[in-house]
Amino acid sequence: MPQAEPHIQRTSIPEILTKRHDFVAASKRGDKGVAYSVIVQRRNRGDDKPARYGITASKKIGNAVIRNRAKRRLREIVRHVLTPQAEQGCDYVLIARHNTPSVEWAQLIKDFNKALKRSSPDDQGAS
RNA sequence: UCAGAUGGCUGGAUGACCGCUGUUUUGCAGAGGAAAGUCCGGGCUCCACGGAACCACGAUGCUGGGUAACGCCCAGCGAGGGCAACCUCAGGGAAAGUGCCACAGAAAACAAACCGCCAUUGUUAAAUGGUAAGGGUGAAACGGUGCGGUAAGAGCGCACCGCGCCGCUGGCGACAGGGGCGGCAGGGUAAACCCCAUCGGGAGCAAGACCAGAUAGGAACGCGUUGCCUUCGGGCUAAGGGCUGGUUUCGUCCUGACGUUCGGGUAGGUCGCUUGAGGCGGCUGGCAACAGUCGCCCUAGAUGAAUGGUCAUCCAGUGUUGUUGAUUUCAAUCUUGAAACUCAAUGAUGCGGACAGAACCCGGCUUAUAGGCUAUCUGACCUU
Repeated sequence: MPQAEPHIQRTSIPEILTKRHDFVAASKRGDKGVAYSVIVQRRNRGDDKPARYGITASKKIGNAVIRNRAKRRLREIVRHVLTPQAEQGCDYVLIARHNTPSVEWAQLIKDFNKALKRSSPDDQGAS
């Protein structure tokens, strides 16, 4: 059985999906926002192409069942919450934490907004 | 009714909104019994194609059957355990060889003798001889119990049991039953080496194939490159190398092989990819595993990896609490009141469904698993 990539998971429709080096770039050169149940990394690519997103659920948070549920919930977050406010030319990487699968849905949305705000240095001055 | 044994099934339901993957696109389909561990056995693919012998290595290990095959399954046998249903067992060979057997004990395996017992000698102490029943040690001490026998003893003799050898009967067989002979061959350990029998090429779907793109399909240097013929394409021959554990041999294939340095790529797409030792049902054969046959069905194919997210209602289960009825106790009385905890019905409300997510496909094994349903059997008690 081939060893599964421990860190990086899938990306999907509203914007485009990404490859491994995009994830690495987002973590090394992007801005990071941490909240109770989710972490957001945001990297401005500097072009005007559509925004993209990726999801990471490492083995740290649990087995395959736990990680899949975390990924599915974060994917829904992208559809409903990120899409309306995503900026062009940006890559967003959502990292699941140990309580991502279990926290209340409303709390998860709140945490994501908080993390997204903290990862956006432009917005900090405005608000 | 209680306690227990062995199997089988199941693994929450419905709806709303918003989504994902595939496809034959107003539609239809879409995780498990273990999808898991990757421990065995196969299919499939590649390693250019093979035969034989020997060796090495690994696996298995009572018998018969089932199967494509197995280390799996079924039916038996033997040995242990349980009152029983039933459970457990790497269950071939220790008179082929080697090794090991701690501590204790006189002695742990070509045998011997610490205490003891008996005889003789000796005042005693003890010495010499006989003996292996008794004591003690240990997981285990040259078979056990009893009777006879003897100086004391001993398979020294006898009976039964055990053991070995040879017939007989039953069974395909493991084996079982019974008979005769032999006074007894002689410890354990083979999940120690080993011996015997049987089986076994290697790597794996990131196998492998195709397409596109590309500075790719290599380049440079060193070493090596038999002889003959030639129409200059090559042919014959020699030598070298390959044929997947090793060696040898037969056969066969190739013409280069090796070393150093430099360069490129490091996983885009399509196929492989789901119709298969396939499911379900009936009938037939078989104790069964399973096989045969007929009918019906098509049932996930993702690839940063789909099969979902959120909410509501309900159903198991469970906690708290209210009402009603039954039961018991107490008070007073002929019908009421109070309390208790158990049972049943019903209402409110909270918690709440385990283990776990396909990655080429099958057959098994192992491990994880809340709760529920169900069949057969065993023991005890009660009633009739």
